[in-house]
Amino acid sequence: MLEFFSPVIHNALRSAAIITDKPVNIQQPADKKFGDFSTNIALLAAKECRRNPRELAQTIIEHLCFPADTIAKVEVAGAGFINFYLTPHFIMQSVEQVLLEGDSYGQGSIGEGKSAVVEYVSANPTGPLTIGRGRGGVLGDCIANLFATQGYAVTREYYFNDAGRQMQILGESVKLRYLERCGQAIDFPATHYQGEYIGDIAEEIYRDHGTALAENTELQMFKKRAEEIIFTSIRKTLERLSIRHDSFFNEHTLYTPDEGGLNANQRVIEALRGKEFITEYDGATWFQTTKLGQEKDKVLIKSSGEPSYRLPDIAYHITKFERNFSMIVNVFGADHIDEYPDVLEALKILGYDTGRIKIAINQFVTTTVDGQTLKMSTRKGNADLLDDLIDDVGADATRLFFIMRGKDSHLNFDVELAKKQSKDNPVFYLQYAHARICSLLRMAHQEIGFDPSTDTMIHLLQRLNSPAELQLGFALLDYPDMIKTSLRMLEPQKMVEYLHSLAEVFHRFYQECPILKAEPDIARARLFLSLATRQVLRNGFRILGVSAPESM
RNA sequence: GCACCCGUAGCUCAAUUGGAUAGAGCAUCUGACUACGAAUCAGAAGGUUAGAGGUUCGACUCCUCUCGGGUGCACCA
Repeated sequence: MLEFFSPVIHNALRSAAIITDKPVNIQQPADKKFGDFSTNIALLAAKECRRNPRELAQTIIEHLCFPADTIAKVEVAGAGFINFYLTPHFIMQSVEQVLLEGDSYGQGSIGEGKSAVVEYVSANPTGPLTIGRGRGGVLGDCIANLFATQGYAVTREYYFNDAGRQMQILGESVKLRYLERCGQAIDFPATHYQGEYIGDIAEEIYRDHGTALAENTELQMFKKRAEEIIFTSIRKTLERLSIRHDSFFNEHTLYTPDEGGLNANQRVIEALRGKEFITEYDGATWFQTTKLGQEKDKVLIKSSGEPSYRLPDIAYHITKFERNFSMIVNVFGADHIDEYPDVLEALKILGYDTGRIKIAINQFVTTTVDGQTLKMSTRKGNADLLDDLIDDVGADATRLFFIMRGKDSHLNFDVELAKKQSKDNPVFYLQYAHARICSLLRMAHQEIGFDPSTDTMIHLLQRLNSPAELQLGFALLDYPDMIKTSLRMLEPQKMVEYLHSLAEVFHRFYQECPILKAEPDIARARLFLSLATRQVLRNGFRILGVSAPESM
């Protein structure tokens, strides 16, 4: 709607000789009696114009010039708001637009010619995915979908490390279980991976090789096999939630030297040294964050000679700049909250435009079963598995529940609720609206021969003007704005809220307006309105990755 | 001790990022099926936005402090 109002208002400001650098905001008043849309430009500009806001608003109104039959009324209200009321014609024309654009309704072009990399999940292959990871995965997937709607070329990336100490321990854990399976007495350390899946992997190896590997002192084989099996299972779990990646970036590549004999990590050190942010003491190499006002320097290379995790992280982000992404989005859990400021600082020092980086951090998940809240814990491998949750409540509910709260809020996943088949369960409420429309259209085809694929009389929509119909039409018109808001905030939850209210408005319309029993033209008009609603529900569901059932 | 997130109706959460009378859903109460799906809808009730100051035309939102809950603070990732 900003595209519609902004030029008109700017023209009015110009012709009224009002000069301001304040942005023109278009907002939807909470209360409909303040109009369909409003702007606070007069309030913002009043001070620098040294004029009374209401009087300024009045002046602006006198210079407004809208296209014919779009705005029914404009008025000054409150302290100096300008409120706009749309005509029914405008609203119903927007509904026609929904039908004309179909699957592409809601798409925008601000990302045309730009690219975005969205990094999410990024779990190392040391064990099956936990519920907490699931939230970040779904969040990242939805954010990637949102970028795609605006024309961005999106790369969905998974960053992982299959070297390092954790993987070493994983290999040892598997080997020990294998030896145990071979009948040897073993001592399984508490520091090793306790989960049952370790035994399962050992069992698989035993099945293939019997006791032949018992004398083998090499860990490599166990590690490799464990990694393959675990990675396959991770991808299978993600696939169940329709989460797919285009690119798997192995941290390993940052350790291979280029023609100059240096690897990516070393190049970071040298570049930072050039900026005088590197120092050496206690046998280690440090990033001098004290120069940036922090309490302590941060280790980049440990005294053992190995890089700490921070260094490859910086090097990895540089590859994102080198790969020329116009937008760099990182999705991760609250446990990484201390990690990214240092990375950003380093990138800034090295001259990269960190404004292109956006961070989405999601808070943790607790599940409640029978009113009891259980805290998620990765430790014991006793529960908390994403797969178990999907088994329990299904993929649609899993996805929707993960994103139906703001990402900054701790998520309370009510397992009982997610399984419920009634209005209480937001998943069913949304999907029911869709199924109901499908059923209605089936019925319409049968009883009055309505066929949207051949019926071109969508201008009949202009016959509709009852409050329930206009309210529904207005909700449909709002959809493209909702996508933009959701994207700007990196918050798919906005979409969930929107779709919920759309379903609600549709049910009200359905309740109040007879469709098949109305006179023929009105019946068709209402069917078109229902069809448009179904289209928007579908488009929204696609972004959220939730299925749109024809019947339930 | 330091940093980040959160504190809003009995419960789970919103509030278009500084806008107008703080809104939904559960739960509670009252109504609507000889009906295109009642898996739904209409209505009632429910609040000192944790607390105290401050910034301004205007604060749930921004600043300071206090109190409570969560998370992270290694030469682990």
